[in-house]
Amino acid sequence: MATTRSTTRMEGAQSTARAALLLRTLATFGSMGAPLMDISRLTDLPKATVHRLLAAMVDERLVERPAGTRNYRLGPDIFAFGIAVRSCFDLQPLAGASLARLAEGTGTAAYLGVRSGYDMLCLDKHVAVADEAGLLLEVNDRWPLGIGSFSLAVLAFLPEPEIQDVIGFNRRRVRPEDTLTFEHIAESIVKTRRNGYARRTMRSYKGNAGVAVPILDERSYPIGSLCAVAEASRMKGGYLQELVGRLRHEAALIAKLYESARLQQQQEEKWRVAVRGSGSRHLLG
Amino acid sequence: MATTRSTTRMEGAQSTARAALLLRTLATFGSMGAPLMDISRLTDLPKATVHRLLAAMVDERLVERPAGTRNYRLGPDIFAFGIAVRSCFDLQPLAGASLARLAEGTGTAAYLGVRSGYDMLCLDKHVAVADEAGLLLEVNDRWPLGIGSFSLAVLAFLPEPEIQDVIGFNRRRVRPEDTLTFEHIAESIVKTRRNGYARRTMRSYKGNAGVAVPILDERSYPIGSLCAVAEASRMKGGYLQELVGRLRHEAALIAKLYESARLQQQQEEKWRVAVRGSGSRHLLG
DNA sequence: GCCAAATATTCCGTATCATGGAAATATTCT
DNA sequence: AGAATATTTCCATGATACGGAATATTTGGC
Repeated sequence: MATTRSTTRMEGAQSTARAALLLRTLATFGSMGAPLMDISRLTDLPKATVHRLLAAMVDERLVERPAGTRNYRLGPDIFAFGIAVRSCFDLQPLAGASLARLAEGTGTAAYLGVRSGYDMLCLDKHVAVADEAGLLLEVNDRWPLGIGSFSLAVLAFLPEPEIQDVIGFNRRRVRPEDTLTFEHIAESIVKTRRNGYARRTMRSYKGNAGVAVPILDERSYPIGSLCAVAEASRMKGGYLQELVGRLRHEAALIAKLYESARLQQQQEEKWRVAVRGSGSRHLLG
Repeated sequence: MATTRSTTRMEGAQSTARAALLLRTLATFGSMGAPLMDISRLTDLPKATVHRLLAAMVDERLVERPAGTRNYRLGPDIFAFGIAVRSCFDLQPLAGASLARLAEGTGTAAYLGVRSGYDMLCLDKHVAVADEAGLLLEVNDRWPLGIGSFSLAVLAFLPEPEIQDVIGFNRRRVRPEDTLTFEHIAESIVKTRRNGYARRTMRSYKGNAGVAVPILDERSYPIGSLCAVAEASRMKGGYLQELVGRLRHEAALIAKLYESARLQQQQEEKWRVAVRGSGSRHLLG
């Protein structure tokens, strides 16, 4: 067992798939990390296997054990690798203007979120509402995909098998009182897909409501979402339509910027690099 | 052959070590990525093996193939994972004040760099010199470890086996005209270690010179460096001492901030997470 | 401070899974 | 168009990951 490898396929790469599963799981615990046991349970992999793999990854600095704990968390090299390609993936610098336009133009709080493994991560916000106290979402908050309109806008537009993977993982992860969210998740997803936007009342928080649209890359894969939060009472009719329209507009704009950031860049390296044994064609830059 | 696995050990984890080696290699090519062949040559792994591993990693979204190319580069999930732990690894927000103090206080250009695999990456700068034209280093520049004082300050303080790994990798990577840098690398390292700072004239650039000190974590592992650049003619005697003193001071300060950022954080998750099957102790937050 | 429960780590015989040489395609260069 | 180079597929082989069970360590209750 543990045969159900919740991740895609396994042609010639069981251990790679498992390593990736572990990384994804660790990402879920952010800077806190998690003990072996939890990881083992969450991934359905035997303790011994998890231990062996994580130990190897610690050697490679892909994973580290925070001092004073016996936890595991993503390590320095993972962060360093991320930095190496941030110019093609970081939405934050591309979305600043959009957030400001959105919030100021509609009197809402506007948020930028990106997918991070099984979670949605809030990267940036621009607040233009009277009562900040009722706002739940903060920069750097991490939410399981499936909880909140913010993350629903991403979840609903993932490919079906990936949705199942995410739901399967998160349903085991959240507290009992939140599992009920997953009872109706299927219909929420259908509805979100049909509407093209996600809408849900922020649970139990001063009657605010949020609308969110996905940011889709060139292959229609959802990489993040834009969300606007306002008083639930206002969130209907023409105002709602207006909001959704603007969200879509800005999301498309961000997507366009993103796309061009990802094109083969004339990477201006000052120290040109060559790979021994090949011709001059390999002189980069 | 290919037995020389340039990475650490291999107890029960050959494929993990190889996967990590591939990630490190890809990081080296940044957002441009690299074709299979170069990766194969650089890592000394057979084409077929590299292909199989990379294909698996593409499935896991750890690696992607930029549209219109047949290259491989680090993928979206690597970036997402990095974000998940940026609060414990990102030096940039911790170093801003130091850079400003350094540059303004000494009339230099001050730089913050972090190690990213086999490279040094410039994360931030603060310029307080008259003639900006002579400055070579830019934010987001990527330099092979071993070239430039900036990166020497990190390289020299790595553990010996890792130094060998890095040098072995980079010596094959750089262009012929730069390999001579590696002829004398051993003595440069010794000298840097003895002095506690790295000093080299920026090659052929308007007579500027740089001094750099490492930023060491709690285990004396070099995670980045602080560098100050000024006219080569000034870079001696009392002024040099003054510079080095300030660099050290700020580096220690940043290290302290870094250390506290990495302590087990009371991660304030709004959506508490539980792992099924374990007691209440596992309710995080 | 001691004991019991929970968790982490090590061991090691087994068979599964990664391996990589060689052949078949696809692409690029002239 | 043909040659040269790079990428992808195939598959027989054995090296490598596997994971159950034993051992060691930590934690928490009292």
